[in-house]
Amino acid sequence: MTFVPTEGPPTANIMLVGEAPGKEEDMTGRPFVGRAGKTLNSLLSYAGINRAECLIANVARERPPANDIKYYFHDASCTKPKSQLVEWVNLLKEEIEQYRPNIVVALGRTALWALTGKTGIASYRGYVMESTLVKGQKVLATYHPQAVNYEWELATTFILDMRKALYHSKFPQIPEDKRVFQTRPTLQEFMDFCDSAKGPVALDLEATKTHVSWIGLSADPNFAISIQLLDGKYPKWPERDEIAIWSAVARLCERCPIVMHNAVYDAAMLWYRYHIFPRKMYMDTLLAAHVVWPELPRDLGYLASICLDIPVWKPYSSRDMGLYNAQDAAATIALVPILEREIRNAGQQHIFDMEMRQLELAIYMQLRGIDVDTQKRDTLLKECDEKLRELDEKLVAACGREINFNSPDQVKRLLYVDLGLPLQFKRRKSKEQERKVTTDEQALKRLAKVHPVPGLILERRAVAKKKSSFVDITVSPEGKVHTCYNIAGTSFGGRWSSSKSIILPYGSGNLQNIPEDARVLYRAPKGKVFIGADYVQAEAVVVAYLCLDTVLMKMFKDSFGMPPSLRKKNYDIHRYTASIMYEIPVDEVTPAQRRVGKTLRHACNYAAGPATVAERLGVTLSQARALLDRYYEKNHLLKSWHMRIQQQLRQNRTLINLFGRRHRFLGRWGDALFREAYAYIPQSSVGDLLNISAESFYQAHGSEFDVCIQLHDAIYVAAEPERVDRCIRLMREHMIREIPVNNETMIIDVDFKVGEYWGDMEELDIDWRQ
DNA sequence: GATTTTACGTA
DNA sequence: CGTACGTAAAATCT
Repeated sequence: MTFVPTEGPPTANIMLVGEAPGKEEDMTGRPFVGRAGKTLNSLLSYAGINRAECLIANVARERPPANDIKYYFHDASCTKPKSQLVEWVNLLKEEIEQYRPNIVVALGRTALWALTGKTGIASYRGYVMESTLVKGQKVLATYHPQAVNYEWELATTFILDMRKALYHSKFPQIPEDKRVFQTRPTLQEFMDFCDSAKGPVALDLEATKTHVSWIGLSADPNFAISIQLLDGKYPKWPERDEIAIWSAVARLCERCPIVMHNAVYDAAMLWYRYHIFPRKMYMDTLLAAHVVWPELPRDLGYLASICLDIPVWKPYSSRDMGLYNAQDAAATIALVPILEREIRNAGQQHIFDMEMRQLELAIYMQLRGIDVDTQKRDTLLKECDEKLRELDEKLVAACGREINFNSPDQVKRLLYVDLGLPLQFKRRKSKEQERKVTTDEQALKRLAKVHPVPGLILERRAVAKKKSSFVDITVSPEGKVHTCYNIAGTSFGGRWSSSKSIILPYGSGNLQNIPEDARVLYRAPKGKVFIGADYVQAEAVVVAYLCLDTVLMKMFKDSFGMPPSLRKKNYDIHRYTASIMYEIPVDEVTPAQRRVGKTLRHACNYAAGPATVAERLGVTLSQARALLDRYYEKNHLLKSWHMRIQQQLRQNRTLINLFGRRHRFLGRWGDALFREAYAYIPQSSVGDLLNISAESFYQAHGSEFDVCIQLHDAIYVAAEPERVDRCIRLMREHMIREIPVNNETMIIDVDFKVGEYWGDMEELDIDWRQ
């Protein structure tokens, strides 16, 4: 093995430290000349750093067998070095002391460990630290270039970290932290802060499962106050004092604009437990970050690392909760001017304002909850158990022994060893990936054709999934389930996501993936009915307008406002698609041909491949290829829309949806990136449309009607039976919107259904034309 | 006990 | 080689 020495000018201000030499480094005797080196060079140039002006080193100086750094450690977690590595770390120490660069950049976890003794590159990257190896030496860690090669999304973070390193290379000092954190205030001091704070105030809560344990406040990045309310389960203050504390918080929330990081949690908690709601929500830094950097992580620690120049504080969470809480508040208020500038520069003020307006609705919907029919749940649970027992009996008879069918390992052994069925492999994302044996649905479906057991396993899985995820749910003492709607939950933006509520952890958590047959458990409040309103063919309409497919656009326009029965009879786009494909009149299209049309339209809008189409239609690969070719031949507008999207990506990797929401696509250049991009505008625009409509309906009529459920392109509202007609009319007023696209005006129609139970609703056949 | 993998539900 | 999500249970790591 070749010894690879440190190279570069002795007067360099920046020293880059990697992990160990690889194959090319070993051959040439120079650091970072292989694939990782190429990536490093291009990333450095994006950051405005000239590699030739940097010292470049590695922690280990010889290539380890199989390029595995573990070779130089006693333990798998790479914290106990063998003597060889200890020697090299000492060599690195001597070199740093000799050259004294203004900053040492640790590339990856091994360099981070060698220079600072820390483990966990994701927690420490982007923060300026003092080296423990060389006292007084400034260090900044980031990902290893090879990690960026594997996960291309890390490139942006790497470049931002390098720009910070470039700034810090101008001087050797570690910035002095002059911030003051008051974590043991007296009652009077805390109240004085609440009553005298000026301007926007950041508020951050720490909580046990149910109660607030610390309140952190900051109006100035250099000062934060944090007061403890709970020590374990014991109150820190007499009841009278705690009331005084919350009254002070209430006065503050009345008087001052409030800033939070994730108000969907903090503001919901404040309202639910203490009936405090900030009168003026100035900024949710999570939403602000979502609007300007939807493609990047958004946790406070990450945002601070790329926007601010403060020391890392997240590790305090396990040591000093008060200090942690205070620093959260200080970091939050420090982010405000930076995010304001970013929003302005990106021209995203209207998108930010829109997301801020949605906070109240999202919080309301979380706390409101959905009623559950617990008797139905119990009946369904029994049915599931019954079915599972039957299936298990059959399976034991067929397999000769008991098996845990939830365990992929055991099912693999059963199918491919005991039964000797042909191995099925997972579809790979790229040819370089290793082929992996799978027992997923597709594999079992294929195997079901040659053996009865895979089919039984599939049946069993479906029932087990239904039971564990959707039927076996706990309800609140009020008999309800709750979900947390996350406005910043999707990296695309526009759509909300839905997850388990921390405040009211009842039900299945995500309420946006309840299957049809489990929806029968959910009911409108007693004496009310659900009204479901869903956008008709929403994404397909958007795609038609983006393609400027005038025939389809005319079909959507002509059928607008029609009763669904008439639309289905005369303006069925899937039957139309089939008639074009098979070159036959629309009324001669058979149901089978219609299905082909429907599947192909959906698949082609988002550039699915022949394998998927073959799978979906149950045809051979070559038949699927022929169908796809025919579809694209008849729909050349779709292809040219796809090409236009690629063109836009080439320009600046940025797409803008129908409401002006921006998204940058940072992934590796290729088909996968294109497919993400094709999906972006339709998906995010429909999400924005629904949320804009739901919010405006809530603002106008939220006191009369309850907005209960959000399903990406549909909302469910509860109303008294005698007010259904009025509610439907008002919902339609808010949901029908004219949206400009390509010099045309797009309108997406809305269908309605009504019922006491979510799973049992009747479609209304209303004619909205004059 | 925390994190990752496998599998699968929705729009 | 549709996209976007979140969760349960098993597997794996520490």
